[in-house]
Amino acid sequence: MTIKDIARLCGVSVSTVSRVINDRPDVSPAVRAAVLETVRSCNYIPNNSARVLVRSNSDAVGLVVRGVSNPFYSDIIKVIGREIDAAGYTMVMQQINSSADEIGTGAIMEREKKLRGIVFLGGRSDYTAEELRPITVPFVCCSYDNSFGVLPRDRLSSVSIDDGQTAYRAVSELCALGHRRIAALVAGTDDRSISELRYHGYLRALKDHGIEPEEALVACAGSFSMEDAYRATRLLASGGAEFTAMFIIADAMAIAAIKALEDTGREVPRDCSVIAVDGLALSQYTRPTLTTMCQPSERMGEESVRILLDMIEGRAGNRSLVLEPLLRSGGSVAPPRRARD
Amino acid sequence: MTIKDIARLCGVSVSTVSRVINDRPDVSPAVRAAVLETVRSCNYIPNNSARVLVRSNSDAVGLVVRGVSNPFYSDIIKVIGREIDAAGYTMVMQQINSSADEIGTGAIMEREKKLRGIVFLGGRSDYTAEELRPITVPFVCCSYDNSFGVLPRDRLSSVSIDDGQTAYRAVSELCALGHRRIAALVAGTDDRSISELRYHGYLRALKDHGIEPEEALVACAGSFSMEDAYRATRLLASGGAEFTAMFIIADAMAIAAIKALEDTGREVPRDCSVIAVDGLALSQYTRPTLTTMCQPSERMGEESVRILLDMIEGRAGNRSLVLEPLLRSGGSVAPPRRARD
DNA sequence: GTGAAAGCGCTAACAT
DNA sequence: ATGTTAGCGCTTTCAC
Repeated sequence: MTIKDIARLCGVSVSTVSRVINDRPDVSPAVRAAVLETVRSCNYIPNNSARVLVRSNSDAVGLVVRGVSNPFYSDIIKVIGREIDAAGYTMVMQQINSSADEIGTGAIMEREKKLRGIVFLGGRSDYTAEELRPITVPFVCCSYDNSFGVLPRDRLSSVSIDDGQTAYRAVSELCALGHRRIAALVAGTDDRSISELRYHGYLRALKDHGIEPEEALVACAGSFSMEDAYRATRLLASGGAEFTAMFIIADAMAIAAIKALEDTGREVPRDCSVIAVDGLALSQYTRPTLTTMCQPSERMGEESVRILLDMIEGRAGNRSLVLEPLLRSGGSVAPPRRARD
Repeated sequence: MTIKDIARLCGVSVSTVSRVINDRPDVSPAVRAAVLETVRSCNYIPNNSARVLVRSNSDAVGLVVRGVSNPFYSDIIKVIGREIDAAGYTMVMQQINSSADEIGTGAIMEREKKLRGIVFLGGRSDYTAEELRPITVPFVCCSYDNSFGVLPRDRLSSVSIDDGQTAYRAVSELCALGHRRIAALVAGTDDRSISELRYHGYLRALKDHGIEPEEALVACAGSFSMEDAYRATRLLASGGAEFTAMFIIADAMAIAAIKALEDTGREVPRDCSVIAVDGLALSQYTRPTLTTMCQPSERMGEESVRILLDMIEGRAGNRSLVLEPLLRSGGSVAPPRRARD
C-alpha cells in the first residue's frame, strides 16, 4: 500500500494525497475527507524512509543513552524528552549498552534521521578529535564530560557534576563525623569512567584529612551491577580489614553493599556508615535510606537541552556546565561507635 | 557525502561502491581497498533511509517496550536481544511510555524498518481485531496476554504468567501462615491492566479461604510508581484499618510500601507481612528482602522469540504460552503475631 | 569485474 | 485547488 495506491483509489494525484497526509491547507474539504477515509480504511501508513529521504530538513534531536538499565537515567530521559518537545523538536532515542560505541551510533543516527543535534547521556570521557569527526551536528554530553580527553574546551559541550569533587565532599562528610577507616567500593580504579574520577576524589579527601589510603580498603566490583557490588563488598567485609564507613560510587551499588554488610554481621549505620553518589529516587525507599550526593537530574536535563538548542539555532557555541550536587541525608550515616585508632 | 561522491572520488561507478559497502565478492581487491580507504577518510556512512527504501526484504525484528522505566523489563530485553541475534536477525527496539499506543508504534515500525515480526513487551490486554489490523507481520505479546480482549485464540500469540493465579498463590501463602486480615496495594482495580488481573486473584484467594474482602483494606495507588505506592500505603496504614499482611501487585511498589509501613510504626514482617509479584533482582538486596512471585523472565524472553520466529519462518501459527512463576522466599513474610479475629 | 539505468515511496517545486 | 515531474541516496538487474 503506497501513496500511489491511495491516489488511484481516490481518483486523485499523489501530490493531493501527499498534501492531505501532511496537513497542507490547499486541499478542498471534500477531497481531503475522501482521502482520509481511504487512508484509514486501508490502514495506510506512509513509508518513513521515503519521507526522510526526500525531506532535506528535519526537527529531530537524537538522544543516545549508553548503559541501558542505569536507573539514574530514567528521570533525565523524561526531562530531556519534555524539553525537546517544548522547544518544538522531536526526540529520537536510541539505547545502547555500556560496551557499545556511542559516537558511531550517533553518527549513524545523524544521517539516518537527519538529526539537528545529539544529546549523549552517559558515555566515555576520553574522546579524541579524530573519534568525534563522524559527528557533524552539535552535540552535548549529559552527566559526563571529557575529563580524560585532550580536546580543547570549545570542541565539546557538556553538563555534569564534578565527579571528583563530589566524591571528595561525600568522603569529607564521613571524616567530619570522625571516621578514619573509610573503605571504598568502586567499579574500577582506572577504567576511565566516572568510577575512576570518583575514586580519585575519595583518595584526595582522605589525604586532605590526614588519612593514609590503604589498598586493602578498596573493593573493586569490576562493573556497576548490584551483583558485583554485593560480591565485592562481602569479600571486603570478610577480609579482615577494619573500617567504620564506606564510600560507594553509585547508589545502586550501595544498596547491594549494605545488604552484604548486614549479611556479614554489620549493621548500617551502627557498625558501618555508607555514603554514595547519584541520588536515585529509589534510595529514599530502602532501609536505611541512603545518604547520597544527588546529581541534579532535572537541571542536568534542562541545561543539556538548552545548550544544545543554543548551538543548533546558532545562538552560541560549545559550552560546558558543571552543576552542584546536593547532599541528601538519609539513615545510612552516623558517627563511628568509638574511635578505633 | 553520498555514494556518488565516493564513486567520483575513487573514479569508479556507484554500483562498484555499493558492492564494496555491501561486501559483495565481485570487486577486485585493489578497487575494494581504494573505496574502503575513501569511505573511511570521508567518514562516509550510507544513508539508511535510501537503503531501506530500495531493499525489499530485511532481517529486522521489532521490540516495542511499553513502560519506559519498568525495571522488570531490563532483564527480558537482554534475553530477547540475545535470542534474536542468535537466530541471525537484527533487533530494533523502541521504548514508549505507558500511555502511548503500542500497536500504532508497531505498525509504523513495521513499515519503516520493514520488520519481519514484532515482540510487544508490556501492553494493553484488551485488543480488538480491528485495532490489530495495522499490524500485518507476526507478533507476540511478552509478559501479558489478551485477557480482556475478545480475540479468538489463534489471532494472537503471547507468553505470560497467569496473573490472577499468581496473585492467588501469593495471597494463599499469607493465608496458610494464618493471616486473615490481608490488605492489598494495587495500581487500579479496573484499569484493564495486570493490576486488575492480580487484584481479582487476591479477591478469589480471600474468598476461597473464607475471608470476606473489605474495601477498606484495598489501597489504590493510581499508578505503578513508588511515589504513589508510598502515599497510598501511608494513607491505608493511618486509616485505622487493621491488617497483618499486605499483598502488593509489583515489587517496586512493595519496596515503597514497606518504607511507608515502617514510617508509620509497623515493622515488616513482625507487624505486617508483605508479599509481591514480579521478582526483580533488586528485591533481593532490600531489607527485608522481598518475598515475591518471580516471573520467569529468562524463559519468557526465550519463548517469546521462539514463538515469533516459528511464525516468521512459517513453522507454526499463533501460540499462547502460560509460564509458571516461582515463589522466592525473602524476609518480608512471617506468621501473624497473634490471631486477631 | 565494472558500469548504466531503473526504480524504491515520497515531497516539493512548478504548471495549470 | 489539483496534477506533473524531478529527484532524495541507494540497490539491483542487465549489459558489457
